[in-house]
Amino acid sequence: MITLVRGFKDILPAETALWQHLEDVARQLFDDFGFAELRIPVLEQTELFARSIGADTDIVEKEMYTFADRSGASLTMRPEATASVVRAYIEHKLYAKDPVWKLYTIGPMFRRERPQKGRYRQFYQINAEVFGLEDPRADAELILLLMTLMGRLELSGIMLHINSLGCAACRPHFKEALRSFLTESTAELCSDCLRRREKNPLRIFDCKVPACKEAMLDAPSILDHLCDQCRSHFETVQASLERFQIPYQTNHRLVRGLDYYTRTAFEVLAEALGAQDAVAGGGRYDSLVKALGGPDQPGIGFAIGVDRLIELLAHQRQGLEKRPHLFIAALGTGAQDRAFGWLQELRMQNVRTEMDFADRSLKAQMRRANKLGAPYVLIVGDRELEEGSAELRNMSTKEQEKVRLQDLVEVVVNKTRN
RNA sequence: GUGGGUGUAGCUCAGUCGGUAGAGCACCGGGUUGUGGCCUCGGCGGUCGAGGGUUCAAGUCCCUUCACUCACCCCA
Repeated sequence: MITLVRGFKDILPAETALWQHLEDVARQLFDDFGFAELRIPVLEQTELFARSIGADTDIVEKEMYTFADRSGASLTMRPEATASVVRAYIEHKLYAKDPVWKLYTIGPMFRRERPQKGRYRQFYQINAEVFGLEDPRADAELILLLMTLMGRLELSGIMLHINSLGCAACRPHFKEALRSFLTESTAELCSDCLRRREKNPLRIFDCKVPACKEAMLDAPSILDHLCDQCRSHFETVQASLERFQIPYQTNHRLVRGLDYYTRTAFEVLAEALGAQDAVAGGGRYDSLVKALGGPDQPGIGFAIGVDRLIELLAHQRQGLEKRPHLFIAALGTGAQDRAFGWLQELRMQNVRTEMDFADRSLKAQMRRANKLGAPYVLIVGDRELEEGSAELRNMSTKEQEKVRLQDLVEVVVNKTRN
């Protein structure tokens, strides 16, 4: 048997109704907030990700699906979407038409990590990106959009964490402060964190090794080291969230694994998810567009982990599946033939109609109608055909009425519309 | 990449001391010659993850391997 590639999965019909529901709600919401859809490819030149995500992040170092195509060019299955969206913004000179763009995109991402609950090698994200707005209300608007989506999906048990990572002016000072705080801790830190201390000391906040956590207990907070502009920016973001009664926690330990983030960073965490508890994450990336060769335009965005969100919504699955409006139980070849005709005719009227092509016993066909959950069953055999009628059975009341064949489509359409 | 757990019917799982492979659900059919759910009876369905070893005999013991899964790492 040929099986799935490790870490990949099929999404079976029992689940796709929920996926469609989620996407419908998201698209409607983006529409309400003035976001337009952008569709981007799954393959990009490897260099795009190396330059945007950061060459020595885990993603770029060891998690990308990278291969040489026949021309020898190095291509990569996208591990995230922001880089591609930024590339498209720059490549098509969208900024020239209007510097401000609010875009969203939905699709699969690929990372070659060890699979576990909530982590797949092909996983799905809903991404939102805003370009050209430096105002902190843009940060708030985006978080508001995200939390509104969670609300519309009737999701509970989630918590919004926010932080500010500072900017090119103040973050270097904080990194230095953190390094000097940790100079005495060489014995306590794990090997990863010793490396991080040199390269990117902020990441030590993410470490779950108990000794490292302890060493970081009294670590300085970046929120105490922000420059005036960053502090005022962050305060406005918080004030906006409060204005719209969005519950949140500031979390000065929230860093984020991608190099391009500046200022506002945020995550939505869900307790029910276990170890992979981030449902969504994002932040501001004011220097990314320029770094990738575009104009000096600020950006901010987030990604929602759709697989994880679906996990949280799994209990909503029942009630979403589509059931036929009508099942036609036809007895004998004559009735089967007529039924086949009505099947198509009714479907043209948007009546979900099913029948059994096997011409089995009425009992078997009734069983199937019941299993499919059809509220009405049309019973027709030679007896009915002769008198030009059929029996229409209401499955919940068990009442049956005779319907003249020439009125059949009209009657059924009316019944099933209510 | 590193650990732990689990692999038996389509699904959920039993399987004792090593002695002929089981249940429930699902599916198909009978009980009702043309009426669903409940009940009842029957049927279909197995490379016991794979390979090797020990043994008269292996689902069961040993070795190897693969897959799934959870966790570390990292992230959505």
